Amino acid sequence: MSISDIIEQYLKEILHANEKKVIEIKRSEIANQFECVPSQINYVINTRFTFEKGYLIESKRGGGGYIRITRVEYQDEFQLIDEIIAMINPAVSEQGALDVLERLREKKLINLREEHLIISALQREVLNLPLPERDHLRARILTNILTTLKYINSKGEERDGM
Amino acid sequence: MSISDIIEQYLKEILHANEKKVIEIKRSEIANQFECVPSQINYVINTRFTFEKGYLIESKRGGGGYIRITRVEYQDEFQLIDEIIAMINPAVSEQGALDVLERLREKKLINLREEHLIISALQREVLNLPLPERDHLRARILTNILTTLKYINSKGEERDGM
DNA sequence: AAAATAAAGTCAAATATGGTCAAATCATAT
DNA sequence: ATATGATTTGACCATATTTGACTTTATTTT
Repeated sequence: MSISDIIEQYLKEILHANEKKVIEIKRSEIANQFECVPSQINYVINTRFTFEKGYLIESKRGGGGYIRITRVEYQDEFQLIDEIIAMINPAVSEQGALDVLERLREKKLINLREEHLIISALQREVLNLPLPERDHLRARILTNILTTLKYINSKGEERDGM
Repeated sequence: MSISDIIEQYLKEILHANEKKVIEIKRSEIANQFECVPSQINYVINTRFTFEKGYLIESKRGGGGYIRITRVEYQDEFQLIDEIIAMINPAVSEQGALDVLERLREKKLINLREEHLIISALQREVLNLPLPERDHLRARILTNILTTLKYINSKGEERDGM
């Protein structure tokens, strides 16, 4: 068993223990505790606590910094979102984006209000770049929004009566 | 949690408590109270009580000096949004946008989920243009979103339990 | 009016975190 | 034995916070 395995175990233990869905660690502390270099913690996190494996990572640098690991459950909707992301990249027209959003709403992944807000970020006149850069930019923005959608859902954040 | 966070909390508590829209502090006193150097108070104010977040800072040096923090209020949501639109144009940094969104959420014009979604459309790496065009683009997108927000609100559309 | 005193402001250095990336090493499968 | 992938390590980077020396301004004292 490698150190990475041991650190993984340790983190999962405290994470899965007593209903806790989230832990906050200090990278340097853990590194110290297991007598390894700090970047090893990143390695463990990058290989064992990925989103696909059901974990959400957030962090902050500087004084009072931390790494937060949140346990999340996989949702069927992820697959749909991933498919859409694949579909719209590397470029998508405004109409294409509109279609996608309509579909997401049918599937109840977003509500009408959110659909309006998202569209506002994707319109031709707003992005205002020559083609084909504009369609690339739109794809990047929408991809980022969709990715966030996955994460938000995972965090079990307020769904606002949807 | 860093000292800066604690001082921020403390100030917001007394500021938001009992309808007060304004507080006056003595920098050296607060510094004393939290056992930090006086300039740390400036740091807290500069990073946590920005104009974009809806705070107004005034101060006076010398004997009887003070720092006054005012929570800026608007009569209605339209005015607030218009004010923000004016503020962020023709360009806004990512931090400026974050501050503005935090404020909109405090004012319950958007919820946390919407805040995340909107941020996804404004991030540096996503917009991916050289400055200053990037900040211009961000301002255009956010302006369009805010305009939509005004419209949605006035339509009395589903607010999703907000 | 000048000097002393009492604030607050600025700015850069020091410190405290975490992130990235690639080279070195180790383990495993063929 | 060698190729391949996983792990370990460290140099360098990015960011947030803390600290303090120096500056500016207002008031009070002489």
